[in-house]
Amino acid sequence: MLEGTQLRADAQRNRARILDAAEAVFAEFGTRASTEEVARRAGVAIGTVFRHFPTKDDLLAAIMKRLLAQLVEEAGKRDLFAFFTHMVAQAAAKKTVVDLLAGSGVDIRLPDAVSHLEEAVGSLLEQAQAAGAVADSVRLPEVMALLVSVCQGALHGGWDEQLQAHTLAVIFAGLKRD
Amino acid sequence: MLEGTQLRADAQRNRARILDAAEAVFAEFGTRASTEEVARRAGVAIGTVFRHFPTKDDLLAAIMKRLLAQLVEEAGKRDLFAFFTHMVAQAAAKKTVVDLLAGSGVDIRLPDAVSHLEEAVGSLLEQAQAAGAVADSVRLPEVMALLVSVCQGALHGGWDEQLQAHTLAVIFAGLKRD
Amino acid sequence: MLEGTQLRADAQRNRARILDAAEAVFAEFGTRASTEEVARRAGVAIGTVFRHFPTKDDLLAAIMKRLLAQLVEEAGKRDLFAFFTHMVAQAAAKKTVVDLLAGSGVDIRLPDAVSHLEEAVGSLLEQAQAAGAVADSVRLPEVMALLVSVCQGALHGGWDEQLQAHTLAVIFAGLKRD
Amino acid sequence: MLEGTQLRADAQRNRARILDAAEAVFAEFGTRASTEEVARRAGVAIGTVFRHFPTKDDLLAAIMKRLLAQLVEEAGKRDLFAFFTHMVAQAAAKKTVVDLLAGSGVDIRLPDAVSHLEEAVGSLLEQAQAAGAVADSVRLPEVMALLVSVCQGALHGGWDEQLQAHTLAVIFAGLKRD
DNA sequence: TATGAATGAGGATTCATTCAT
DNA sequence: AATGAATGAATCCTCATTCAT
Repeated sequence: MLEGTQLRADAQRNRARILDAAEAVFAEFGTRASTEEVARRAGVAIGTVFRHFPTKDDLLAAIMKRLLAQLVEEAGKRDLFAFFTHMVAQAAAKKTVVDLLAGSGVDIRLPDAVSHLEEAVGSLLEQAQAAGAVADSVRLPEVMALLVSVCQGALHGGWDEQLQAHTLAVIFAGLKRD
Repeated sequence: MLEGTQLRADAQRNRARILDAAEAVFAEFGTRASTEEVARRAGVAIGTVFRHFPTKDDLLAAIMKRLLAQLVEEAGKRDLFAFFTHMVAQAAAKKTVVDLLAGSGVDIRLPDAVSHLEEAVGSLLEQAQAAGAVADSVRLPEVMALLVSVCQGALHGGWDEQLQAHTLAVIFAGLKRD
Repeated sequence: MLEGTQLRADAQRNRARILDAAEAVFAEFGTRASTEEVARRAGVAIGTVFRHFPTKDDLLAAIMKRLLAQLVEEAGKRDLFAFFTHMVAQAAAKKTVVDLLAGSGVDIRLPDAVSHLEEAVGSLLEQAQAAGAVADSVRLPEVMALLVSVCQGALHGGWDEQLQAHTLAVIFAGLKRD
Repeated sequence: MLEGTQLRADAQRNRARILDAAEAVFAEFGTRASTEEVARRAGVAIGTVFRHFPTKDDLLAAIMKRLLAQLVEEAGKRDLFAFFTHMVAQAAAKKTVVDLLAGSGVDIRLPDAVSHLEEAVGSLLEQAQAAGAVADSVRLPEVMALLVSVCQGALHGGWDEQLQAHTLAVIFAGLKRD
């Protein structure tokens, strides 16, 4: 039993290292980066990666899930505008989520994790509307759409701080009254 | 000379068929789709694709250039808001441009074609501001950023007509006064 | 008839241009250079090259034949030692012959042209032996073998003038008495 | 650790089989032979060849290095004349080295391995000169040049034993006094 | 469970050769 | 006879995935 527990702990540690490595590698090189590169960065053998994540898509889904959970957590600490700003600022660091949220290429479905994020953003939206900071006519779907859009834009466009501020200013103004 | 023209016409037709096929294939499967698939769809042998476009990137650049030219032309027929709406509506059809405009993955530089589009959008912005339809504080860079962002969002998010309308409504409101 | 003659003259001119181009191209890039490159250098279309020389090997054989004929002619103007020196000095310029004489890669048989060269060298050998400049025990096959060997060496080794002189000095000494 | 060694042993065996196959294939068909053919002959999948030798040039370089090492070893067991004779006799078997030593086509640099061979031949030359078997005026560069030349000649010319003997006789005579 | 070697399908690209004009 | 576009087999190389150890 001790040995089993030991192994399980090792396995858990490996799983985490692989996820960390994958997040870094895919953020740096995109999802086209090879699984070997992830293994290399994680310091494990390629077989270990595939033991934990039977396919590359499984690995991507796992990253996605973890990142979404982080986002949900971060959403809890901010108001809608701050969360928007935060996500855009983090876009590059979270490249993989943004890409996958956006649906590009790989076919990954994480309805639960995504709906958690939607719920979190939904709460922020309600709060903002209750406070009169966002027009009542604004609905969650378009907020999500704007969030994802602007993250993608920021991510791929390589915006500087000023451009980011000006772009968000337009969106924020639009949210306040439309 | 007639004969020469004839031959050239055949080649032109093939070039166009390849571009059409590539546009469709890359729109459907992303830029990772194989050149073989493009050849298959165009009904030509793989060598023919490479005769016209020596590398896959050349093919992508050619699609891009053609689509950008179309966009510039279409920009000439609309006001800023209509052009925004039009681009978003066309996003899926123009997937490849949007992706490449966004800079994802492949390394393609078309400064001229892109700056033509920027100029066209710049004109629309000036007109809109002259007409008082857009706040004077809004500058071209953020308009481009919003345009690309929202196209990407629409493209990858698979928005329906309503979502598209609502999302644009927020942006348009933001452009009017911020 | 005039027209036929005209055409034939054109064709002859093209044939010569192709041979010249091929000689230059293959000398510069080796026999792996593409037939298109030859056509380009000759200023004709690829089809014209294949009309004159149905396969690439035919083209190589033709070059070979022409170069061998030149060598035979040059042999007539020199004694054995001078011819040796001349061939070695020309090795780079005649890369293709040397390569093909040596049999590398492509499968080309030109028994006639080669035997003409052998005959010419045979004459030089006889003269040299008659003059007492070469030992009587030396036979033609080894002279040819040495000639080809040393040309290949010079060609691929990129010998400078000094190395060339020293290397030939050893061979010449060996020919004088063995 | 035992298990690790075992696996490594398997890989080593495959590496050796690939090198053997490559040596045979390139000797038979020249360096233009395909990597697939090497894989076939080695009885491994193509990916295995590329896992061991990331590019075809790496494979050629590896063969080269191994053959040069063998030659250096063999040089240690003979005098200059015997080594010359041995190399020429082995030329066909060592086709690839000879070709690559000669610099034909592929761009491979093995300065170390080549200079080891030069050193070995240099030693043989010194011994031969000390014993009065070779004229003092002869220097290493021309000996190397002659060696490579005559190997190429033998290799590509398909010399029989007699021709080989006669040709070497001329060179040996030239080395003795010039 | 971890390792990492092996697999082999797939992808970009080249080039000798054919053929419609 | 010349043109040059089209063909498609062949080549090098990559990478997700499997499996023996």
